[in-house]
Amino acid sequence: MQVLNPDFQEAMRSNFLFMDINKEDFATILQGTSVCELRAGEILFSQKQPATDFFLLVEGKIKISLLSFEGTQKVVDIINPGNTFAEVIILNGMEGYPVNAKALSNATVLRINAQKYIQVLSNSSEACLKVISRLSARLHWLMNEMERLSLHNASYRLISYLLEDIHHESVEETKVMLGAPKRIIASRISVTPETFSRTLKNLTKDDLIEVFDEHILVKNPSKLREMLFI
Amino acid sequence: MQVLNPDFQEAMRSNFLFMDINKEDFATILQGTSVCELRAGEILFSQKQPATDFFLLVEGKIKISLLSFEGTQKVVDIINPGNTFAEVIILNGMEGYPVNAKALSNATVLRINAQKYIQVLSNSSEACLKVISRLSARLHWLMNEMERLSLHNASYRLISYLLEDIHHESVEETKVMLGAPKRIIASRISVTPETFSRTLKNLTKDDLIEVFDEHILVKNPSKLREMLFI
DNA sequence: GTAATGACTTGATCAACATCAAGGTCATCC
DNA sequence: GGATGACCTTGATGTTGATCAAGTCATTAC
Repeated sequence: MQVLNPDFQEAMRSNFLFMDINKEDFATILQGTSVCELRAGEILFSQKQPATDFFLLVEGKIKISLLSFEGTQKVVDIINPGNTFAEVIILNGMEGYPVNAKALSNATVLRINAQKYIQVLSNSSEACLKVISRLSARLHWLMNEMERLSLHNASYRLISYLLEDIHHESVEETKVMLGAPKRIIASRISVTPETFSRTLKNLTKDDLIEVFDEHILVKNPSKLREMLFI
Repeated sequence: MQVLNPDFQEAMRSNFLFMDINKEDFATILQGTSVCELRAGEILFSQKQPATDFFLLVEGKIKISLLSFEGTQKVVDIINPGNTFAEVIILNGMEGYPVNAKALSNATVLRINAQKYIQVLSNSSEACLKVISRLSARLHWLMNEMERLSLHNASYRLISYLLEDIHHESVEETKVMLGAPKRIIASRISVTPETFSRTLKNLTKDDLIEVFDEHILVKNPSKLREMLFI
């Protein structure tokens, strides 16, 4: 039996659907897993074809599309590396793929046998619960992130970032360590380094924070909190 | 045995964790479910308290926070109506809550007995798989939505919206019905009606689309697609 | 008929940010 | 010691899109 490249195993392990599967069970799943190298434009599966596998994209881009009457093709999803696709179809026990999957670029995908995976989950409610837990946690995180990014302006997003990292109930001064170059944090909250710098300066001018090399001193947490009307 | 108000049952059913549970199983879960009315500021549970239930917020806002050494309180999450919380703790089988939950406003929450819920899932791998499937689908959707909203400017978001709704592979003209007032669609893609109107006009000027009352005629799908570098 | 309403458009103005360009500081390397 | 390169800051300028205000239709109300 051929063994899956450790890098690929790693890739699977870092996906929520496989993260918490125990060793033996994971080995079982690996038995049903193989690597597909796709050329740009190549079709991975198409509508109505029996749904026997789902997939984890390692590299490249995959387009999921739907063919309606008269050949109209609607793009349902574009898959990026690290994500699984068609797992929803599998988990719902559908007979055939209701969509088409086509490589938009050269791509590497792992083809995971549905039956093996389902077998593992079916036999281990523990694994199931863990997976549900992971997905649920990820959902919470994503919704938070979305909320933050939808905060209208740069100051708000910065403040929200600072408060997330400290958030006393108290009114005391607090250090926020920024364990990463400022430009990284800037991109995390979706502003340019320049704007980030200027925003920090503004908050400093208003005597709300003080900026150091390795950390930011939040001088007035409660006032900042007010600015977010939380 | 007291029966849970149908409205509340409805609320549960529209959450992914309960959506696909069959009738009997759902009844079992309901046996372990009760309503809590919280006053603003009231504490629902606190750190280290045994974790016997998780919750679905029906109305109000709940703050989830973490108490570290020396009384520093860090806000981990703000829960909004429709969402569950503490389910991750439960599903991971943790003994006690690692966080505090406090009502930020008057709030209505459903308290769901962990043991009952887990029992149901444990006995039905089918239900488990359905739940995983739902969560997974929701994740895909959210990630898509995030991507769209992170598209830098209004034209991009509008184009992305249009393409999502048609997306021929072909180059032919296509109608996109907009089954909702324009201002609704505008808010969907996070622009004001004014900007929406102007953006449509621009695309019309470039001969890419044509605007009608009930639909938009996309005259050059492939050119639009290029503009998104997909 | 006239008035009132609601959805959309259009124009003018303004604030927020990105971008471009030019320094400044600091650590590392030769 | 001087050169190099990362990272950050600062200033000038341009674009984008929100906001305010006014105007167009079409529909419904009186």
